[in-house]
Amino acid sequence: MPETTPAQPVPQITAEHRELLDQTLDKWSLQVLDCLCEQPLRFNGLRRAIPVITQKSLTATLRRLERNGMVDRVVVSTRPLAVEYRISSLGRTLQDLVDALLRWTTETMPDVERARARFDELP
Amino acid sequence: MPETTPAQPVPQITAEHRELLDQTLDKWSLQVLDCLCEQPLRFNGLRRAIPVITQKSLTATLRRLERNGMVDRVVVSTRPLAVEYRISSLGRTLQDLVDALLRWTTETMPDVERARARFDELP
DNA sequence: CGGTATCCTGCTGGATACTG
DNA sequence: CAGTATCCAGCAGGATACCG
Repeated sequence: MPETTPAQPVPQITAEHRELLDQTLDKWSLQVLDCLCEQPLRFNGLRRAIPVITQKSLTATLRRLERNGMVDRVVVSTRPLAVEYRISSLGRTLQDLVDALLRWTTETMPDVERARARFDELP
Repeated sequence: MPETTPAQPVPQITAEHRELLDQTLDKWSLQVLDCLCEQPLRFNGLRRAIPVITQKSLTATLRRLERNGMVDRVVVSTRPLAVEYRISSLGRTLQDLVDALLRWTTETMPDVERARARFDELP
């Protein structure tokens, strides 16, 4: 069926929802959430788990996730201080989705590579 | 349970998988896929459906999605030409995931807003 | 209609240094 | 240990103009 309906007002993703997705599924957030779903970790524990992330990006990512209620930041006032990050119950609601997403990439990657090869060798 | 295991090599998301997610779930791709899942659309049809997107971004998005095999580009050689974009079978495998993602944002948005309000009014 | 081409800017994210 | 502060480069994406 070709395009018939003219300018049908397609249900827009609102800026708000888009922003939440951006702050949740971006490069670092996804990996941080993935790590924290397995176990609580401290700042440098996370750095070790995701070696390529910079301090600045990790801080920013954790702040955003904390602000959105996805992770809890637990401060233990010892000397020196210990700060533990744990996935929140809200963050847990994402786990299945994230897993499904990662499974999807793994499963479709071969098809994607074939599609790319075909596309790239065109005139 | 506090952090016990030391530097456990957390299963990294590979750069390849990360790239695919970036090229699939980014701002514009998600909306384009969402539109095309409902019906095939032509270039300017898509522009009308997503009025805030620029020509350049739409072109780039469609090229990437096409290259990854997510959408099919069908050229009808009339004068002037018509080019129709349709979701591919590979792209269809994303539909449930995208829907689930959008449902998740809708469902959790209230909690997120409460979390943000709490976070923002801290000392 | 369905795009390229070009220029330009704002913002992300890296490197580096310092602190409670 | 767990960050903050600053500077800076690269590039994604917008505005604009033009083409088959």
